[in-house]
Amino acid sequence: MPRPPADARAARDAPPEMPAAPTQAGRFEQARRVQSMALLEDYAELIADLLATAGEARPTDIARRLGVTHATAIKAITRLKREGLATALPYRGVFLTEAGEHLAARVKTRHLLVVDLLRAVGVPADAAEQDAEGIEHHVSDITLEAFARFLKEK
Amino acid sequence: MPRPPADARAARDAPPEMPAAPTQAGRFEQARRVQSMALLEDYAELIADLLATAGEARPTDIARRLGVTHATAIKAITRLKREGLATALPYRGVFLTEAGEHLAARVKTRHLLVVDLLRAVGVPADAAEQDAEGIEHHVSDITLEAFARFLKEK
DNA sequence: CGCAAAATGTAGCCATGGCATCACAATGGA
DNA sequence: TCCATTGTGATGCCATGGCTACATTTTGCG
Ligand SMILES: [Mn+2]
Ligand SMILES: [Mn+2]
Ligand SMILES: [Mn+2]
Ligand SMILES: [Mn+2]
Repeated sequence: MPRPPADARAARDAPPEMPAAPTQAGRFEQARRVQSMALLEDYAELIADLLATAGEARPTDIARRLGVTHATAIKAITRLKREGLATALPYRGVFLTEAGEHLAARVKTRHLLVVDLLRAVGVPADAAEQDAEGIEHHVSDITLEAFARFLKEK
Repeated sequence: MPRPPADARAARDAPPEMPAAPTQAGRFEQARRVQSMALLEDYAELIADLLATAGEARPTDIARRLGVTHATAIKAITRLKREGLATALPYRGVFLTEAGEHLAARVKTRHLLVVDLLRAVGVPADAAEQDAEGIEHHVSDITLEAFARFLKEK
């Protein structure tokens, strides 16, 4: 029996939790869930920016801004459509649904707040811009509120 | 001609950059590179913890702590070995190489610092622990130094 | 006009990281 | 001792997100 060699076997179990489990496994699971949203968030934010700035969001522009090939961008756009975040008319560019616009707005606000927070604690501008691109996706609403309070009081 | 409808076409090009490009595409590329290390980092950190705490790191324990099946853990361990970060004797547990131990130490320090920083700016303990699990991987050395300075001066 | 260039879309390949399932190994306890 | 239980490992499946290569559509320009 592989039953642990009779040595230090730590505490176990924990009932099946649906929300964000406070256990270590639960934290990893939540981090994986969050990560699976990251790509959609970046696309939504970028598409909203292109629509607001250039009036249109074309696959090629999206791809260039993200540093991927257009084929990769088009596949991601397919996923955005499947998830109800975007629509696209063949050869006519990409648009955001209501849900997509809401997501984009939330993501943009969060992105800016994360950069501001990093700058506020002394992170150089370049590093703040770079790191925020990855960090943002893992900042929960609770944490975001804390960031906002911190910045206001500063 | 798909040449942009004669409308607002923003600035283009940028020579091929190898390090972390300051362009938007460069930031996304760097974020993707960082993300590809995240799994290895979490495994290294966890294995080091199990070795220090229980004296051994078994695939089943690793899997339980990460919230994945043992098959998933074993495949990740295969990648750790391939990357020169771990070794494993069949049915005898997993060990870290020098490189693996160095990575684990760096990752643990960074994890703790990220949690401390979040707490310092007012993030509740639970949210700090949760969000840090994903954020940590995107915190560069530059940013980490800024966090350390901020905490020291506080 | 008509056509070449650019954008778009499609297909197929690969690596990663989940999963379930099955077969084999190890071992503690009856 | 032996065997039921548990750990380990190997496969095979799927989804995601990169890529290249090729086909198709669009449209500005000569
Ligand atoms: Mn991002
Ligand atoms: Mn962003
Ligand atoms: Mn982590
Ligand atoms: Mn960690």
